[in-house]
Amino acid sequence: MVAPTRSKKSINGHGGSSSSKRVMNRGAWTAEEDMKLSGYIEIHGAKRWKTIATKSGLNRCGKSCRLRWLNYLRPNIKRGNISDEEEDLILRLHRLLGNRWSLIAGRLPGRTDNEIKNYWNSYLSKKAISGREKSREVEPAPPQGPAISLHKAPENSPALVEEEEEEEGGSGSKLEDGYLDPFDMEEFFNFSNEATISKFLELDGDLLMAD
DNA sequence: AACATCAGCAACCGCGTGCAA
DNA sequence: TTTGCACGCGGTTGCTGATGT
Repeated sequence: MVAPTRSKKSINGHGGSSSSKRVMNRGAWTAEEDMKLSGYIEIHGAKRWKTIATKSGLNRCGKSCRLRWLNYLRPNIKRGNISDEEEDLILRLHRLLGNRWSLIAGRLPGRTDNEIKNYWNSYLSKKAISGREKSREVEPAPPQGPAISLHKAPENSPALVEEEEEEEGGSGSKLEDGYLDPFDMEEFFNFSNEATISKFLELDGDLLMAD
């Protein structure tokens, strides 16, 4: 919908490192900056972003360079046109993982955490909510929701919030309820283990069917 | 036509973690 | 053990274009 490079954006926004002596470029990236950055990374590699930021001649902070590279410039990036399969996968992974966007993105080759996060916030969250409401109409108290509590759970994760809301004063864990017994948590978070994830998604699919 | 509101998304910020000195 | 740097992540902001009034 919107062109990848935006024509204009406020440069003197809030916060930021205003204390630094040098005023950094902020806001939308220009095609020229993109070329500089990708050219530099092509030669020197994508490491030490602070150095990249200074040596490439870009008047940007390292963080900004990293974000631009990861989300737009790096090779094999897929943009837009999220397929039904991908959407379904995002929904299911979000059900399981909550707002762990980087983990979810890791399961979708070519997609970035930022894109998935935006897609979720602007579209899928509503879809997920309406879907849940629908299922509640049919079945008032379904035993659904994220079945796992994470080692490092994101605060305000919808998944976990939901878990708290639905767990009326209960101190028992979902694991004790038994839905995820077949899984080894350590193994699950080892995302190099294709079989485990597939197994997980398979089971989640079964749960959805049962809803 | 002019204005208001909404939706989509790029980019920024703060914080946590890992690691080397 | 402590400290400082680099990096990665998730939440949030704010601009742009679309749509509604």
